[in-house]
Amino acid sequence: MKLSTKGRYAVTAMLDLALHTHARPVPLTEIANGQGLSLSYLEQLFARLRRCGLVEGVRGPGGGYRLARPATEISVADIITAVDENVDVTRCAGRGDCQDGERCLTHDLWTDLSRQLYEFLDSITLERLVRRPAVQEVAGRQEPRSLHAGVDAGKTVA
Amino acid sequence: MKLSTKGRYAVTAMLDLALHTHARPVPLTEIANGQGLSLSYLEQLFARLRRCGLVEGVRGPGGGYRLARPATEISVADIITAVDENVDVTRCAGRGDCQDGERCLTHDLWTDLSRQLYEFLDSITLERLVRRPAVQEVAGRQEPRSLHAGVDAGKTVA
DNA sequence: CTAAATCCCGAGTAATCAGCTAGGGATTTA
DNA sequence: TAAATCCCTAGCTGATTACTCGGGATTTAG
Repeated sequence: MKLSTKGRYAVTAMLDLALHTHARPVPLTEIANGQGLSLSYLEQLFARLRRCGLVEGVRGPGGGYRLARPATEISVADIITAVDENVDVTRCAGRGDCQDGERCLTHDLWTDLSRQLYEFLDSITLERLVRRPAVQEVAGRQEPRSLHAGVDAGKTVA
Repeated sequence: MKLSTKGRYAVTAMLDLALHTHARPVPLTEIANGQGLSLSYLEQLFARLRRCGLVEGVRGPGGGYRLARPATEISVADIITAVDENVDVTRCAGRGDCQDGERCLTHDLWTDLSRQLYEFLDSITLERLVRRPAVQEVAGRQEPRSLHAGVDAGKTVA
């Protein structure tokens, strides 16, 4: 388990997709503009997300990306492990021979700690993120500027 | 909040100290051997731990490092933030002007997510780690080989 | 008092990685 | 058939990680 900006970009992008599930697929150029990222870099992130079965691409004009599963079945942990290929956290690559052929202090401790961390992030689904007030507010503000104006927005903030 | 091998080394080293609180200070050479790290690299980690008030150094022969506070008052989050100076997770450095002068989707979402993560790691104290069965077991096995043989060891495992 | 053990400090270095650029397809719609 | 999109591979740059080197400063032991 690893946390970096890469994972954050991916989570934000996936959230973007989740906010537009009822509309047409979202093209990467749109997300790239929104996040201030290069198209090609985003493509690389989405290539991994696609290989992990989190999104599906639709080619040709009017195409873009869609969530491959309902937002209730995609967790933040899913997304992060998809893009930040998890470096094995133990020095001995899980063999347990880190210290003179025995397990070192790090071994059990850290694998366990990162398991707990994973479970925590796995308990947060995209759907839960979408329902957060802060997200609703920003999404509402963005909607008028975006190409999907009027689809679904406006009444969420109150 | 950032998670890397650096933080893991620091946590393990601090755990090492916590296991020897009743004995004399622990010299870095010992920890370096145990973890297979270079002395100088460990020194750099401990310089930060010291600046953050987590450990105190004792100079001269017979010297080494000690916890500066009881193990009940040092959390994993304390240690990690001490060595992995927290890169600001938001693109806009907390100013909130990431997207056209407004807050982007990432902003509130990620600061909040990393706050929760911090709280989780902050809830785990060194003392709690010391009491873990896996740690007790490894510590018991290491004790006879260490320089502190007989000081305090042997009775901890049961 | 001196030598050794330790902490302390700063500079530099090789490898890796994050984030990005470049350049090319393949596929689909208009 | 042309444009919009996804798809793929190969590199490039600057930062970071993990580490080395070379020097102190301070304290205890003999």
